[in-house]
Amino acid sequence: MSWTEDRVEVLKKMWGEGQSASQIAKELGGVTRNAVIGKVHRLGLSNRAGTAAKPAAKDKAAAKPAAKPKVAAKPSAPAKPRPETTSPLAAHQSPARKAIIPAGQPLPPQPSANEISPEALASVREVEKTAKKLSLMELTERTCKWPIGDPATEEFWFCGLASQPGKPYCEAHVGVAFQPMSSRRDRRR
DNA sequence: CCCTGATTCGC
DNA sequence: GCGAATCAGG
Repeated sequence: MSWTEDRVEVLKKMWGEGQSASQIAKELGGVTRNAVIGKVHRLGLSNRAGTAAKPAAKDKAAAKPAAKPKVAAKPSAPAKPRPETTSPLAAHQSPARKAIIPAGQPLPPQPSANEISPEALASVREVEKTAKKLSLMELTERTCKWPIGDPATEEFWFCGLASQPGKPYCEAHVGVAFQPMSSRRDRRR
C-alpha cells in the first residue's frame, strides 16, 4: 500500500481528531501503526495537543544532525479529550454522585451482597486478596475491571487479574457478575 | 501484559 | 519517502 492522496487525507483527518495511530492504521488497512506514525512525522503534523513527547536524544550511532524545526505553536488549543478510551466504568462510579448517565454499553448491575451465593462471595473475597490493584489507566481489554473499595477514598482499585476472554472480569468476578437465572430464581432474600 | 507516540536508519 | 525495530512511558 502506498500513501495516496486520499489515504493521506484520512490520516490527516483522523489524526486531527485525536485518533490513535493504531486506530488510523486499522482504518486505512495495509499499514501498521508505525507506518502511520512515520507518515505523521514526515508530514510534519506531529505535536498534537496534550501528548507529551520524549525529546531526549538517543545516540546509538550518532549521525543525524539538527532536524526538527519545531513548528507552529498552537495558541488556541482547547483541551482535547481523547474521544476513545476504555471507559465502560460509569456504572461503577462513586455513590457520592447521583444519577450518572451511563454512556455506552451498560455494565452488569453491581450485585447486592445478599444475592450472591456464599461460595461465590467467599471466592471473591479470596481473589480480592490477590488482586493486582490496578489503576484506571492500567485497565485494558483483558484485565478484570471489578472495582474494589470505595472510589471516594484511597482504598480503591481494580481487580486487574486476567479477565475471561470477551468478559470484563476475571473468572471469580464473572462468577458473581453473571449469575445463571436458575440460581438467582429462588434465592431467598 | 496491554497500549501510546517518538526516533532511528537501512532500504 | 517509507516503515520495522526500537525506545520510552502510561
